[in-house]
Amino acid sequence: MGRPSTSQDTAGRILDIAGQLLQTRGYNAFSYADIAQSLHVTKASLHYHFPTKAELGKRLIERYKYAFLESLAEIDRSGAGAREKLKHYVGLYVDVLRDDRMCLCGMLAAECATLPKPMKTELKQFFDDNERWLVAVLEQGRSDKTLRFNGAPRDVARLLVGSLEGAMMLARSYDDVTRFQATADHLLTGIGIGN
Amino acid sequence: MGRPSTSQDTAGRILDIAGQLLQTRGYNAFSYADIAQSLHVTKASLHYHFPTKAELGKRLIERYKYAFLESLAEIDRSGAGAREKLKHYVGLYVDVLRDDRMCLCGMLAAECATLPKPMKTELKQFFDDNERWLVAVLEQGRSDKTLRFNGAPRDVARLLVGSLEGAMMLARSYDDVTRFQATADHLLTGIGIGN
DNA sequence: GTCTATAGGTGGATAGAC
DNA sequence: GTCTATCCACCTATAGAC
Repeated sequence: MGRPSTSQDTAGRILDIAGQLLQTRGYNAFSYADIAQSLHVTKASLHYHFPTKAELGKRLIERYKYAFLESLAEIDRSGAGAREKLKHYVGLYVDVLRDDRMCLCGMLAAECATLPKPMKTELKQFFDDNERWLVAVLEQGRSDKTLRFNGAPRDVARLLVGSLEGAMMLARSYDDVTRFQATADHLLTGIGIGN
Repeated sequence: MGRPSTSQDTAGRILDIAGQLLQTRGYNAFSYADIAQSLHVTKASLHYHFPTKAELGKRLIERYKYAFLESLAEIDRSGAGAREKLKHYVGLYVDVLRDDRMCLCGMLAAECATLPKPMKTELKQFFDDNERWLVAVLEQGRSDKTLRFNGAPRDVARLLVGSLEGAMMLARSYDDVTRFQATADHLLTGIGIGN
């Protein structure tokens, strides 16, 4: 989930650079000019591929969500237990952070009041998808007794997503990945994961 | 901690409006023009009180931090137990959220890569102050047995700050304060707070 | 302290040649 | 598909009158 696989076509390269900018600076703090400079093309060329910034933003979320869900599907295919699945889930966040990025959707969540509606819709879908996947893992772990936690899986899933996004944000402010790791470990311990 | 007490002088009114804009839209998504329109003055007048936006931003953090610390001091003066102190602490976040705002420093944490250095320094101080206060409360609760939790108070304090900021961000994306409340309650339960 | 006026730069976006 | 050239709105910031 860190850097996207070096893409082939121009549209893909634009998304790569735009994504890196969005995840480090935020949606309102990067411009077509930034992308153009990085990609050695003109701004006009970018508008051929993505007519508006709102469209570019929407496509960025779609791509990020797709890649994230693909990672989750791969975790499922690994046949790991609930505890290991959660650890892998946290690992996805760590990968992003190690690449000096914030989660694309966590960043947008902060800026949500300034986003065009299509982006807001996609954004919620990302978090809903994460919640859905986590709920399944939590239910699995509860029924096979590998996880123990209080309350509804849905609430715990929301706690996890929110806490991981927040911890990520703070870790970035301090430029200290270990800060995230410590919080994530503590969180998982609370759900009955030792080490 | 929600809306600042209706201020007297112009500088204070500027900070009120700028703060509201910063907490809803983000530092990179509001301008002197926005403040000027809201306050019915010209942009030039604003520059008399705050020469640069970086200076304005720094002063905003300072004021927010001061008010927050004042609220924490008041909680201390109340003589409440550790459990009640934590509940009041969460209450401060709820107040901000009910005012349709993000925590000023949580918002800036997301944008940290684009902030001038003086603002970044102030930002960290805010989180350090919060951590310090929480550590004291956690130690108090652990020693008088009103709280029980695993690990170092420092790590739990960081977990709390990060998780509350993250939950706040997501609650705002969904425009649903109850989402924050549920997560906060769950968090406190994990530290041994029933209801 | 607040105003008008303006500078100098950047934002997203388009027209039209190649 | 990429370019040059350009539009217009907006940005932060300053000079100087009142």
